[in-house]
Amino acid sequence: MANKSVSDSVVNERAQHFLKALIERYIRDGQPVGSRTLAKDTGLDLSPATIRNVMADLEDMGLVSSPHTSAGRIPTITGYRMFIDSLLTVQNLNNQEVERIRKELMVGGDESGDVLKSASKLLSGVTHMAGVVTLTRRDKNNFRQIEFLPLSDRRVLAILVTEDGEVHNRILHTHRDFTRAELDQAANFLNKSFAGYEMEVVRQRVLQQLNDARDHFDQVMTQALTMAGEMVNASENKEDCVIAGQTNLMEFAELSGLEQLRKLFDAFTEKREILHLLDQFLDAEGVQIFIGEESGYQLLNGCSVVTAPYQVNEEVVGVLGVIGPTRMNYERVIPVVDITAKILGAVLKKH
Amino acid sequence: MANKSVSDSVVNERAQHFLKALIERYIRDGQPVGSRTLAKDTGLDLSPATIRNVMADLEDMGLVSSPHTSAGRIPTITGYRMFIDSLLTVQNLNNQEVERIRKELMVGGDESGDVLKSASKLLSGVTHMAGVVTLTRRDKNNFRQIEFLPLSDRRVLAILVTEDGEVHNRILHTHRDFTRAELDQAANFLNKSFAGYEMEVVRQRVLQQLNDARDHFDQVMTQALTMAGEMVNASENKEDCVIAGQTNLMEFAELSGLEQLRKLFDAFTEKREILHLLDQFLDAEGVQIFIGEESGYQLLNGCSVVTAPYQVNEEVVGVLGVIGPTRMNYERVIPVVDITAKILGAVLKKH
DNA sequence: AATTGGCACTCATTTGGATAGAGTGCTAAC
DNA sequence: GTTAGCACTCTATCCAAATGAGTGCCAATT
Repeated sequence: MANKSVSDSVVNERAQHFLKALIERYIRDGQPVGSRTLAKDTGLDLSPATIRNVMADLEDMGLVSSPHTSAGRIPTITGYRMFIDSLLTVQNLNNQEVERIRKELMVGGDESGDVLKSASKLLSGVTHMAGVVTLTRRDKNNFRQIEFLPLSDRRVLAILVTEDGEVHNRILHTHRDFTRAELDQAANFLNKSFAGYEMEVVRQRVLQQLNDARDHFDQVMTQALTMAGEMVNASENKEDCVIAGQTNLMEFAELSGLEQLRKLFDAFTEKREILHLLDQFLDAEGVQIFIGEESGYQLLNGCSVVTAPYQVNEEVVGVLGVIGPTRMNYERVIPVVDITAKILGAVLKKH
Repeated sequence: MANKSVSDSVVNERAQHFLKALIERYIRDGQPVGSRTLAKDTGLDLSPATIRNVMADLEDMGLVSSPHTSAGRIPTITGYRMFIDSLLTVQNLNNQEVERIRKELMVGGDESGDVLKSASKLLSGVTHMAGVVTLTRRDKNNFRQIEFLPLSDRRVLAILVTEDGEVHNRILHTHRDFTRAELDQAANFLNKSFAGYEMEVVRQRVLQQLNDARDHFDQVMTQALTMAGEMVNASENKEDCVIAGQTNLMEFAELSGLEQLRKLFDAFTEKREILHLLDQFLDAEGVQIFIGEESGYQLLNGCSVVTAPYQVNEEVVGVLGVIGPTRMNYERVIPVVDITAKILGAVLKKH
């Protein structure tokens, strides 16, 4: 019994070795790989017939499959999964490449948006796939200052500045015109009362004051509070998501089902879905790989997503990664995503 | 002599009639149209042989060409040109359709950006091609107000509001920290001095004051002026360009040269080139049609662009249109673009 | 017991006609 | 000026045969 199990595990080890070789080959050439090819590929000196036996086993285990009787084998999703989880040998990037990434991210300029753009361009450029970077608005984005400017026709321009220097603006409709003085007064009140508070706190206080004092409170103030409330609400669910290099995906034959490609592109311009997808990996540690089919996401059939969260000051603020065909060169893409996440965090740290 | 010339012109008129029928047919079916088909298509009761003679003439004139000996004829670029310039019979939209467009543009919300987005979505939706709307920043965008907020590390957030309620903000680097009071003082000065002036005037005055008084002028003020100058510069060359429905273009077989499609999509995400292209039509009156090849623009081979400038308060503020395959239904697209331009102008008028 | 060579078999891809069909150009007749 | 007829040209389609890559299985070998 013990013997059997040992023998089994030995077989499995070799089988895994073959699986690895097969997938690596398939990733390189994109074509079903047969026993003869595989025999040459692995270092071991075995005949095609032997390989065939092993491949039959792998097929039984559901790790590979053949498109038709007389073609080679291609990895299945579960095959990829095993490959990714335990067979992969990631090549570390050499210093030169790391430096190149660092340099490209440095140039971005001060605007944090620019850096994200650089990052996604970088990812897409290096991997020849689509690069994507998200920045999740952290909720600790505190209230700093608000200004109101009268426009014509009972409209007021409200400008809200948060502690970290982001500016939101919005046009508000009021039911009468306000003078400059009235608006300044309202703004002053809000600024004095709430400067430095968390957005959520501001929102709640505003609502509360609205309820407490609806009747006798100064009319301007009421309006102002409503405005501020609206503003804060609006500035809440805003997340950045910048994508680059979508068109790289057109090169890949396996995604060339036109309908497929189209849906993918629509999702890219819509962004919402992509954002939602990547947000799942916010809490994950390090590089995560996600094979499209695994989640029944029709959209991502034939695709894989390689992501890593990145953090500034110990805190995760976003996730970045690449989207490409499942048949991608993970051994190279993984370290690229990994390093980029680390460097992006570092670059953002010095604001 | 006179007889000959009259006879010639008669022939030409009929030839044009055939050209029109041929192009309309080709636009419908996308396939070379032969003499037999064309004979049935035109009202006139002529035999295919006659049609063949005329088609041979058309080919001599360079208006049509045949892909190979035994295929029908397809229009050449110059053929399209003649069709568009003088043969086209545009169908006016019925009231119902006009209403639909108006309604869809109304819902957009107040933000002018939203309306542009609706417009381009509308265009792409109705025509099943790519819709694009540009908004050229009109230079009469007057200075209204500026605010400075101190950030950490010698950085200052400047917020510039223009008369029509647009908000620009930017982080400026200074060579020392400023207090809140200093910044307020500077802002007050600028606001008093320049409120209501044209941006360009502001810019020049600022530069002038900088030169006049570089030595003895209050340090804060100098900084402030520089800031304002930078800001104004920055807010200048900003143009909006919103594109929708790019992926519609994937449907068209004639554009399906992957390389072609890819370049097109890259141009769409880059936007710069598209913007430049459309700006050419700012001064044109009414609907303009542009056939890709005509300008040697490799990018637009096989494409046509149908555009119209739109105006609010008698002044042209942008251009909108659709991009699609040269083989598109001009007779329908033209009125759609035309009406949309008019309605968009009207909708924007009431801010 | 694992490995191997041999062999029959399967199936996708390629190849090379042969054929049908669409359409033209030309000529002669109306 | 128009038309019918005819020869000719090309493309697209279909089919059959050949090719070749690869498998599965069995019997022989180590």
